[in-house]
Amino acid sequence: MDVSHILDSLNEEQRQAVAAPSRNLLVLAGAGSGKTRVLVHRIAWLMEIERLNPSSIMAVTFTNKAAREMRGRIEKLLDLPARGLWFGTFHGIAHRLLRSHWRDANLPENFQIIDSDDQLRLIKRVIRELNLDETKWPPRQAQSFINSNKDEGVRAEYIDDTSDIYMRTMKLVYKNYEEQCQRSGLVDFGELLLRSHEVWLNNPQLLAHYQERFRHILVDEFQDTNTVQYAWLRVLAGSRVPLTVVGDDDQSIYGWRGAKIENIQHFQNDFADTMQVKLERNYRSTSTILDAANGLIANNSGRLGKQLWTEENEGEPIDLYAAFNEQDEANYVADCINEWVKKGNQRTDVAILYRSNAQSRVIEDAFIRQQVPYRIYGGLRFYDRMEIRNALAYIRLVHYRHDDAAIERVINVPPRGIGNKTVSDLREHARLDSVTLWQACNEMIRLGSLKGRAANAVQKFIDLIESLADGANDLALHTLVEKVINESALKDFHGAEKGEKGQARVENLNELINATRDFEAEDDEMEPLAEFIAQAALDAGENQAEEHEDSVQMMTLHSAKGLEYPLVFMVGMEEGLFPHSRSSEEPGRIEEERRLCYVGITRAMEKLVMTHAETRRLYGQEKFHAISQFIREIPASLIQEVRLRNTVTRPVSFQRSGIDDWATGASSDAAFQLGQRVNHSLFGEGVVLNYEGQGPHARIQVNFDSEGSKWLVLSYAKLEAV
DNA sequence: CCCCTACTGATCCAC
DNA sequence: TCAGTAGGGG
Repeated sequence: MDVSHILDSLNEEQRQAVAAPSRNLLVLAGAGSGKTRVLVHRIAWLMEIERLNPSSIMAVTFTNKAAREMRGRIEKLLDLPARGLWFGTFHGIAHRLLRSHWRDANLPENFQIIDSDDQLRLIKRVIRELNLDETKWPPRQAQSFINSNKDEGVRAEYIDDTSDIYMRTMKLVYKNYEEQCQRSGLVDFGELLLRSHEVWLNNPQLLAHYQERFRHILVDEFQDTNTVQYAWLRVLAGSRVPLTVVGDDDQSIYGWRGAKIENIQHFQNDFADTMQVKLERNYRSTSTILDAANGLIANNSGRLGKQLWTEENEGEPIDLYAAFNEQDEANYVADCINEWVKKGNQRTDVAILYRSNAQSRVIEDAFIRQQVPYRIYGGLRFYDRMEIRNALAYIRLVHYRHDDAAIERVINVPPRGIGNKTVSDLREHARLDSVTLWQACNEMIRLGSLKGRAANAVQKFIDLIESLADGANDLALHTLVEKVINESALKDFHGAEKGEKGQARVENLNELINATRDFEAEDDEMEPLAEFIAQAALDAGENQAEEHEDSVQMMTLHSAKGLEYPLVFMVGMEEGLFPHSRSSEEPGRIEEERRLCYVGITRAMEKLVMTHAETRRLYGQEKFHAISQFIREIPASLIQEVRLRNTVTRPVSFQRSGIDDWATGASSDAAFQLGQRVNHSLFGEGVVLNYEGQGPHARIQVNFDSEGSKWLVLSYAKLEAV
């Protein structure tokens, strides 16, 4: 067997991973070390050398995008369609399983997936039905309670509610929500995983069937798996299906979303006979950038341990710019980019990374002023748009009348005279009779328990849905969707919104019709309509618009994971911003922030620029921020401090110590400490809240007992310590 | 039902 | 500060 096409283009470590014996394998893949390539070649190896049937290989990713990309690359490598391979996200695969075994899963045959928006509506409804005060028990909080418990594999019945009113209430909401979902055949994201896991646990023969079938399972981004996903894999793999997991503990940045870094840390203990391969050679960045990343991440504890290296040369030092404030910071970035473009470079090769979305505004302003074209990653994705979600709700109802989440959404959209009162009557009826809202609509009309106008309106709604559904099976998908959008009057409704908005919404609705026209059904066991609906729920679509102009890419550090850019700016490198103030509580959170910083640094290929602002307006208040501790953790020799006109290189530690002292209020020329009581000849006594600036321009904020808070120029204020 | 005002609260986000 | 939303009045 000729293996050259699989192994030739790989380095020694990659080859080891790809050609490892077919047993448990942990690949620790550093940033830019060719992770996807190893995964793709390993699959090819298993198929061609180990002679595994494609349908006996399962490859799991976290995003649909990653799954699509990998599938494409395999097809390219093998030069044939990867038919039969079980390829997809955890949720997609779980959905597929539940669909095949809906009876074992105790679900209706056409159960529907709800997203977090639908989920929130349902939870709101449950809270209202329980007569709980929504202000005391915010639905969002209940939602995250439910989801994090599902992520941990904990059902309502197992929640310990002894003594605590909070736990008691949350458990009650969780339990009622579960019942509500079960009654209307709705399954949320967490439920997909939890339920399919339970199906295996409860059906040994079914589990055995899959263990028989799968000869190898591969998992990407293993450091991002949560408790249920890990348990799911463990059950499925048992002791007979070998697992290849690929990941990087240093890039685990989703702990807040339930990911457990321990999963990758303990993998070798939990899965017998695991071989480990480290991919440490980096093909992306200069050695300066890698040394910075290595130096930073060395401050974390409990690492599996990796040291990135490259054969590339040093490249340029890392620039550090201390901006006066956030506007100055933004202008500096804009200037740098204009400079970069003037040298003949592309703007698409530049990324601005920030910790939180709110930071983008000031930068956008500067870019607009300086005419730097930019694009923001993230934001509303296609299937998250209101008009699209409304249209989908109608489509869902055409397919499955008992989808309560869909009815809740569109029963009065566009407005048709079914007011709050009527809807709550319907809910009440549904609750008392343990039926779905659709059944409640029909029953209440039949029983005549709705009065004239309301009865009419509800009847019209029922008729509308039925007429949309009439003959739906004979229509091409896009024809049906077009019909739904027109006859539900959604197009007119959204088109009537004022400003550009209406027009944009109509365009999006048309785009939805186009999307269904292009939609290719893949699963022949499923109606195309059902498949389209499931796909829309599980894949929110690309979150970026078309690529027109040559523009700078702006995004959060989180969404930068997996991407690379020749020139990278990391802005807002300040304590409180990054690391974020909310993560200083537990030590584990600060390590995750550090990993996030590591992810940011390793996005840069040629040049990295870090900036911080000495003062920044945050939540309406001008605040002083100390420079981020992460800057200090990068070897000083790699950093070059920059001033706008003249570039000076000087010891970083020197400059920084001054700033650090200033931040804590311990600087020698600042005679006052934060929190100290002072006296002013005019305003009386007060407490020092904040400082800004240095030297003769330094200002001080004092909260006076009688006058409230004021900013004073320190050198004029003549303050006395009390 | 719609618009205006008052109030709240504020990382990161795939499925 | 400002964006998003809940509730009241028209």
